[in-house]
Amino acid sequence: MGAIRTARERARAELTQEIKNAARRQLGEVGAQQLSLRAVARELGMASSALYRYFPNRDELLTALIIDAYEALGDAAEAADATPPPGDLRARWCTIHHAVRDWARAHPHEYALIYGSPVPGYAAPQTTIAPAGRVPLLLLRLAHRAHTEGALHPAFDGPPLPPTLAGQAAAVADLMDVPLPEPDLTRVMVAWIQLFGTISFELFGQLTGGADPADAFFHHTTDQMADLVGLPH
Amino acid sequence: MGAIRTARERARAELTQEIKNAARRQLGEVGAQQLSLRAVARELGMASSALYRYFPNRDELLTALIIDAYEALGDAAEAADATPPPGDLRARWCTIHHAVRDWARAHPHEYALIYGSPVPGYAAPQTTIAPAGRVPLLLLRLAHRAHTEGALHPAFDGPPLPPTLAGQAAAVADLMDVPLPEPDLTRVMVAWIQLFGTISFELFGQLTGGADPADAFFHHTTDQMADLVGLPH
DNA sequence: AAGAAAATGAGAGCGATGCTCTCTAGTTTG
DNA sequence: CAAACTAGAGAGCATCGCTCTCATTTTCTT
Repeated sequence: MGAIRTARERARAELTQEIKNAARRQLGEVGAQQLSLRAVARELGMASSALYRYFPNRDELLTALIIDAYEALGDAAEAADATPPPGDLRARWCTIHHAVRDWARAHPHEYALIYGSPVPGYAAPQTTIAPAGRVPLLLLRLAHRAHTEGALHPAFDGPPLPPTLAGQAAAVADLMDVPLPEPDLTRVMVAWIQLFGTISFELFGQLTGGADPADAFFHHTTDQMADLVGLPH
Repeated sequence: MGAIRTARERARAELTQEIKNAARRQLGEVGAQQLSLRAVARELGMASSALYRYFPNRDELLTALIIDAYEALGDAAEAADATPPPGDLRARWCTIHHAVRDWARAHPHEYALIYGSPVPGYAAPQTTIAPAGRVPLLLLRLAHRAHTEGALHPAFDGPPLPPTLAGQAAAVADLMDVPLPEPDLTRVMVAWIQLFGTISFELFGQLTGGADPADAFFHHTTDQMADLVGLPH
C-alpha cells in the first residue's frame, strides 16, 4: 500500500505535496481568504487548470491544509508531552498547553484556519474529526491517569451534572476510550475550551488592551485549569 | 449635531443605512467571505461604483457591520440583564450568558464576523474596542456589585497572581472603572473567555460528536463559572 | 511489442469580483 | 446666479474560480 508503483504515481504524490507546501506558504503570507489557486500554480510554474487534476476545487485544497494543520498541532503537542517525566502529570499538562499556544503563535494563519470561523457553507468533512481530537485526547488521558492513580482531586465540585450532559460525557468517554467519570470529563472539556478560547482571544485581538501580552495570563490560567481538573501538584 | 441639515445629508445618511442593511442581509445568507459589493449594489438598484461614495472599500463596510454587531450583542445582553431582579446577581449572570449564546445562534454569521478569525491583514480599528467591551463590562460589574456587598466568594483561590498579571488586571480595572481586586477580576476574565470559547466551539463545529447539542453543557458551565467567580447562590 | 485506455498539462474562455476613472446631472453655497 | 461640490452611471482593468478542449505522455491490455 505504502509502496508507490509507477513513476506517474510517484510524480503525482510529490506534486500533490508541493502544491500543499506552496499553498501553505501562501496561507502563511496572505491568509486563507486571499489564498489563490492561480498564485499557487504560478509559483509552481504550471497552468492553473492543471491544479484541478490534483484538487477538484479550492475548498478541497483548504481541507487538505486543515487536516495537515490539525496533525501538525497534534504532533507538536505530543512531542512536548514527551519532554517532562511521564509521572509528572501537572508538568505534562502545562507543557502541552504551552506547546499548543506556541504552535498557534508560530502559525497564526493555520490556527485561524482550524479554530477560526469556518469557511461559510463549508462543513468539516469526516476526515478532520480524528486529527481534531488529538489534543483533547491528550488532556483526557492525563486526567484519566491521575484518576486511576487516585490523584485526581478537583478544586471544587461545581453543580451536579444533569442527565443529558452526563449521557454526552459518557458517550465521549466511550468514543475516546477514556473511562473517566462524567464530572471529571466535563471539567477537562472546560479546560480544553479555556485553552483554545484563550489562544483565540489572544490571536484574534480580543485581549488587546487587557491581558496583552498574554504570557502571564496564559500561564496562570493553565495552572488554574489544572487545579480545576484536579491534577496533583 | 444630531440634526441633519441639508436634504443631501439626510439622503446620504439614509442610503448609508440601507447599504448596511442590505449588506447585513447578505451576510446572514452567504457569510462574510461571499459578501459582494456588487450584489449589494444590485439589491439596491444602483451602480456598484456608486457604493464607493459611501464606503471606500469592502473592508470598511465590514468594519461598519462589525461595530453594529458588537452593539447588537451588547444591546441583547443588557436587555436580558434588565429582566431578573437587580439584586439576584446569579440570575443576572446566567441570563446574560444565555442571551449572548442566543444572539450568537440567531446571528451566526455576524457572530463569526466579530469572534471568528479576523479578515487577514485586517487590524481591528480603535472604533471597535469600546463596543467590544460591553459584555465583559456587564460581567465585571456584576462581580463588583457582589464584591461590594461582601457576597463574592470564589469556589477556590487558584494560584497567586504573578506581578505582571496583577498589573494588567489593575489596568483593566482602572480602564473599565470597575475597582475589583485583581484575583477576582482575573477570574471574571476566565469566565468571559469560557463563555465565548464555548459558543465559538459550538457554532464552529468543534463540539460535534461531543457535547452537541450544547444546551446542557452550556447551562452547566455557566453555573460552574458563576461558582468559580464566586457569585452568591 | 503494439494498440487501446487513461492520466496529465496547456491554453482559451466564461462569469464574476474589487476597484478606478471619467463624465454627466444635480445640489449647495457664496 | 455662478462657482464649487457631490452623487451616480458606465466603461474598463486586473484578478479570481472553474470548465472545456486538445495534444502529449504514460500505463495497461492483448
